[in-house]
Amino acid sequence: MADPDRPMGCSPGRSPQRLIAHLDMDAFYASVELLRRPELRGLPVVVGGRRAAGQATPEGDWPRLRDYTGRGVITTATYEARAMGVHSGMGLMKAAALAPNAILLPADFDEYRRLSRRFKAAVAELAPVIEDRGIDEIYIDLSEVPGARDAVGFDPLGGARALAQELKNNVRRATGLSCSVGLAPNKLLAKICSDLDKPDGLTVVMAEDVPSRIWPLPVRRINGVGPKAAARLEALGVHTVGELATWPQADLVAEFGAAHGHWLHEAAQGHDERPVVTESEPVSISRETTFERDLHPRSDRPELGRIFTWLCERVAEDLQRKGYAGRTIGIKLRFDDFRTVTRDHTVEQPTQDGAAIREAAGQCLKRVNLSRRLRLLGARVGSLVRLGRDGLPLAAPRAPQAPARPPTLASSERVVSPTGSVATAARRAAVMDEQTLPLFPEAEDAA
DNA sequence: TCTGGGGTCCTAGGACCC
DNA sequence: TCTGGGGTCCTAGGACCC
Repeated sequence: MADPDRPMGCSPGRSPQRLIAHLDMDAFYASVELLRRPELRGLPVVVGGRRAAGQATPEGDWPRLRDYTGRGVITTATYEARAMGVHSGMGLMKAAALAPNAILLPADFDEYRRLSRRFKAAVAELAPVIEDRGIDEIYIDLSEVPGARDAVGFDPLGGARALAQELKNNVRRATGLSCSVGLAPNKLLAKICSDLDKPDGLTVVMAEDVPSRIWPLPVRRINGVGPKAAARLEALGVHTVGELATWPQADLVAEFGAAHGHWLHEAAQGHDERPVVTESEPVSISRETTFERDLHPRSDRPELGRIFTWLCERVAEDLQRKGYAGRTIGIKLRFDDFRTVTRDHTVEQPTQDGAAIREAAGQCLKRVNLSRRLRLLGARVGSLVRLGRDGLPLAAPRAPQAPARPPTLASSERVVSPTGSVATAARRAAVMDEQTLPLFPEAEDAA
């Protein structure tokens, strides 16, 4: 497939050498907290938990990890806390055993988003081709940035490195925060090498450096090789990227299937042609919550019903605020044994209406065996379309398959608005009639 | 005392159409 | 009457990422 963005003058069939940066903010959430609490610098600090206090007592005591009880995981840990074995994703109770005196702060996502916008704007001043990879990291295509292009191929330690250093300086000026940058011919290598010298690192890896710099690393460092794939490779005697690189592609395909096998083979060679994608549309919007204690579908029915309705309304609110509607309404349940099930249901017209979402989600819930306690409940809307000011989809959703039912509704039926449209009221009433035994009937009252 | 919340992408089977 | 292949949509689960 030809790359439409290929610069003029490059021979067809062979991609031009690109210069890609991956920029990763160092311990982002924790670093943001230290910006406004400089007295905590140098101490082990973790961000996480739902009920952490977030401020010192009048006596100047900060909440400690050992005082926390309940569910939750570490979102970020400062490097001082990481030195004690604590890392993100770790359960708070387990972390408390390792670092009881670490200071625990609650997450403040509004503030993180504010600084996220700032650091991205600071990068955009110098290099505008940016791919968003979440709140704390981005890819940057530097290929066309003046001064960088000339550096490709013959002076990676000169112009390109100087430009990356400028990016870091700009980010620090704008936010007071440090970041680590990886510089490479593609996203795969840039991502790996931004992690090689954290924090405040700047690492350059060119194609010819792959054997010496990349092959000694564990396969897990490849973005896309997770715990499962790593374990399977381990079982095959493959621990490092270099060992993976010795495998013939055919053997990897036989072992992992065509798509995954081919990708693993390319990744081990340091090959990656994915472009830096500057714009994308969301595929789904969801809300979920883990309960403080597991709830029983029967004895805790009223509470579950309220939570279920609340989640659907939050999703509807998110859709309305962002200007989307969706046709596929889904639910997610996690049982006390951590087993997760999902159900979804596609409706005829995209909706962003909380009541309509709640109804479809209720239909989904009927198809789940509810004999165990639940620890998590979630609601999701997918197959999104962006809505214009008139409340109609900007790009019409794909027409549903030829209906196997009488065409009772006009094809021009409006999208269900937040207030609910006349056209859908009859259908909604029909759905209600089918609900001989609503699973969480109390929710209807609470709503 | 296990294991958050927000996402994306892939696979695979069945329905349905041409 | 039987056999069939390709394409798309829908659904469920799972791997993975930040």
